[in-house]
Amino acid sequence: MRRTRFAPSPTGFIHVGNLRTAIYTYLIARGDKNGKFILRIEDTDRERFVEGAVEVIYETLKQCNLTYDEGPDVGGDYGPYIQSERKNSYKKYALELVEKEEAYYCFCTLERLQNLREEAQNKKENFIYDGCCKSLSKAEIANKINSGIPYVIRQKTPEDNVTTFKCEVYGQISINNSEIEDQILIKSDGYPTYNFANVIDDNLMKITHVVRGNEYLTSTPKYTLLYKALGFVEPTYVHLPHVVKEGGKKLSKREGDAYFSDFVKKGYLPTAIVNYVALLGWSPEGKKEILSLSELEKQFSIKRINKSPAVFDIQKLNWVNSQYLKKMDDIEFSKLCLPYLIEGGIDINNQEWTNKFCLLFKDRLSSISEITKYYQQFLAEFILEEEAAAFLKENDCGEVIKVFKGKLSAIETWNSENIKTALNETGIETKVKGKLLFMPMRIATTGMLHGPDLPRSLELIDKDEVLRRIEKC
RNA sequence: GGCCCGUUGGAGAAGUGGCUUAACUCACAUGCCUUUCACGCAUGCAUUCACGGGUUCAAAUCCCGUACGGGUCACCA
Repeated sequence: MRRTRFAPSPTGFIHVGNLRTAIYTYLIARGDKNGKFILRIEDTDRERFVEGAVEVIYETLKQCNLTYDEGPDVGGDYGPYIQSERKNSYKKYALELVEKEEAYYCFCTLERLQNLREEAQNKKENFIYDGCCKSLSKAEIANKINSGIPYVIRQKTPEDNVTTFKCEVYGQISINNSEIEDQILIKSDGYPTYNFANVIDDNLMKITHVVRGNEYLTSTPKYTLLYKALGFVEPTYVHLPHVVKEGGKKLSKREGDAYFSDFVKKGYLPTAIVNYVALLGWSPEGKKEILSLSELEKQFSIKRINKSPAVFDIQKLNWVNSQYLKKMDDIEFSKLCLPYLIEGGIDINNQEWTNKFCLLFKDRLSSISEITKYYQQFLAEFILEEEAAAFLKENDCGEVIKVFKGKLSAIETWNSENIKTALNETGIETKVKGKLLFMPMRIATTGMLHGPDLPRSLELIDKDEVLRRIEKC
């Protein structure tokens, strides 16, 4: 039975790459009928602690429908699921390794290590801990401990040979043991290092698949060595390629393209984001790419995960999101628009008007936040676009505009049907067709070359305002 | 710098020795549709798989080297 875990640090934000890890981790668990997806919070770094950050993680997973079977707020048989609450369970494993002579006490000071490191750097050599404390006698060790000298516990790395592990994505990888430092298991403050805690926790929680970014590829041999020394069964590793932006650069906080919440704020639907992000580094077998979470659950396979970094492409996200918006229920869609309208300072008191306004754009938006842009463009104020002005100049539009104006001013009940009639009659009367008919009318009333259905648009603007605009042309 | 990983069109990718004269999706271009725009539909867009060499009757697919990109080298997670 598969058991996977998503183990984020509570930093206050969920990075897009992190979200993808969560999605794949979830999908791998769901690929097994009895699989379990577990949330574990890795909060051992008190200095980086951020208020409310754990809640952000809960909230994000909820928004994305990545429901977990075990976790801090839902319980489970393998808790606690917050690492800081597990702090005391690690040291005994380290001591066990000391007992077996797989690990040893190290009393080297930070200064000594720092000096060695600098020395090595000056000689342009790689620094690896020299194992100075490895050969201390039992008496010496007892002595130092008793006199209160701080110590760490390090694992002994075998002196020769190579360590080999297998990753489901990258295949078999071997690293010379001479490259691997005697890693610290327990820090001088008594707490475990991240890698050590991870191995212990994953084992205690019976995790079968470890899914993480490929930045762990080079430290995985250390994990392998630990599993071996502890006599634990090694889990299946799934390392994921990075998500980057064009040119291989990292997604950045400053440019607002790094966090899940950035995209939600911009009006992308969580379901669409999940769908799109799942496509970064993995591809479905068929040609259908719009896939709900349950469809992803059925189709996902580790085999189809790619090795090379994936570029986050906002254009494709736009397309995916627009597909979801189009499929959405009208009422639900309008509701989603409201916060953006309010933020844009748009009066939403007239419910009927607001509804019509929102639906006018339902099939045209790539993200909901764009709706205010459209409002500014052609409802709030009349701005004649450059290209539109050029069109008026290059074509003979005067007659059409004049007739259209007459038809509009004759309308008694200002609604889209009557406006459409006025529009049709203008065509009949002037005998103008196609572009030359529509464009002058569109430009004279909205100032733009492109836009949503004209009658439905004009209905939402005052009759007087529309006539005033035509006057100007 | 050592070690590890990667490199198929603008982007996501399929492809694991012959079925590939390299799928599919986004973007882009053109056309059709709608008396406009958008939607939708159709067509086009890599003679070639970073480069060089090798193995083979046959290579994007296997091997070696080079270049470029990324990761990693903490008492951080």
